[in-house]
Amino acid sequence: MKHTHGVSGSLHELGYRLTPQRIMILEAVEQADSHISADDIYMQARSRYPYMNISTVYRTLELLEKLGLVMKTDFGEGRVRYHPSDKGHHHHLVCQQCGAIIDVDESTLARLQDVLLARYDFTASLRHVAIFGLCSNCKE
Amino acid sequence: MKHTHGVSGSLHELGYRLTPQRIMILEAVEQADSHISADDIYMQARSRYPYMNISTVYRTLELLEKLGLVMKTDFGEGRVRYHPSDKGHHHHLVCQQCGAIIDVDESTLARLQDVLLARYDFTASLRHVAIFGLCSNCKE
DNA sequence: TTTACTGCAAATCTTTTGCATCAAC
DNA sequence: GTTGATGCAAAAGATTTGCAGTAAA
Repeated sequence: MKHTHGVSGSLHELGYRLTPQRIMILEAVEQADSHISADDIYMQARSRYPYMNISTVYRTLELLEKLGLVMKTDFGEGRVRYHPSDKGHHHHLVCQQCGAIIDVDESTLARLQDVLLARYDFTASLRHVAIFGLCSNCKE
Repeated sequence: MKHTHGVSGSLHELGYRLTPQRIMILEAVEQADSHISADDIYMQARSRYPYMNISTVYRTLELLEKLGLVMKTDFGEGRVRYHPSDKGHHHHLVCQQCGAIIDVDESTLARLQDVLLARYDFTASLRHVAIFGLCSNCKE
């Protein structure tokens, strides 16, 4: 079984077993256009392998998160979404009206991070932050 | 039944019925030291009135939020917390290690709000934001 | 062969909902 | 007396867990 690149390579190098289920989950996360939910991953994998189980998806995502390979972001939807860490850090503006998600580059929040450290001695983990509000279309 | 001040007064003025259950819920939210969960409110009210129902708590909180009387904040605990709007807006630094919550005043995030508006034409609702990271004690 | 991983089913936890009854107005 | 609010029970939806069987190493 090939597992030489990207997240699956990392998994293998870290001494974890590389099962077909894990590979499918990894591919789903890596190939997703944007942030993907556990259920999205499950549906997608199950279309290829009908015995795929939602528990396996959750357990794998938990492992990947623990290893720092994927990031979890809460968009306030009542469910959490995942994103590979190596795709870079950015932030999200979530329109509360239409649900649009606008990506914001990391530099925009860099100053805030500095201020929080200086003023509160708090090391903010601003890798994936969701900020809620209204987009230009919806504010009229 | 007295309902002349604060949030309960507002509720009444807006034409909603002021039931004992609503009053207990309002008191719980107003008197809470910090942000309170639906279940906290339920437990507290039930100790006074054993027939209090969790559905009523959720329905009341939904109403209060719709009316802008309370705010909802997601601290990433898998449940949401509430806070009266008239206690002012502020933000929260949540330590992912020890769970400490540090309050941050509104001005700290004011510049960010301006930047998001200027750069993305996005009106951020930064009234209650939770930022995760490590507090000074835990970062060592 | 060993033991980590999976599948299954059931449990958990928060929040929501339908509906008949009740009480604030 | 009206109609909105409550209580109850059940449902919904996301996530977790125990356990026995299975397969990656």
